[in-house]
Amino acid sequence: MKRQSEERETAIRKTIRQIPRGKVATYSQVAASAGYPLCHRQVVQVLRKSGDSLPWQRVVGAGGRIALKREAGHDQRLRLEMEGVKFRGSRVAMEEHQHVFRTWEV
DNA sequence: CGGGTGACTTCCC
DNA sequence: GGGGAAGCCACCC
Repeated sequence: MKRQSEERETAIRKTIRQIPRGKVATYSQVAASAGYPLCHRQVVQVLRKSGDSLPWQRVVGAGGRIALKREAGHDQRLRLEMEGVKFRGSRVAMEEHQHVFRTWEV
């Protein structure tokens, strides 16, 4: 069914847009928050397809790792720093910048 | 159905 | 901390 893929894609996009400036979320986190904990890989596909229509720089790998390749990764880092995100070594300081999706409470 | 792809994860050295 | 291997899952031919 194509419908379901589209729904997921939509949910994923929406979730990514919910990440505020200066915050980040991991692929797994985005997938889970979108309602599909097993689809972190689709998150990647959505990001690749969507291009600049999403704040793609706010999605990082587990532990704050930048998953993009060399140049692109550097670019992502610059964009994040520009938003006020701090880094610890080559990773995002997750303790401060990991976005908390609170769809289940409050 | 099967094989290729990927901005993943986790484990291990 | 960096690098490699294996595992997993969904998407797309």
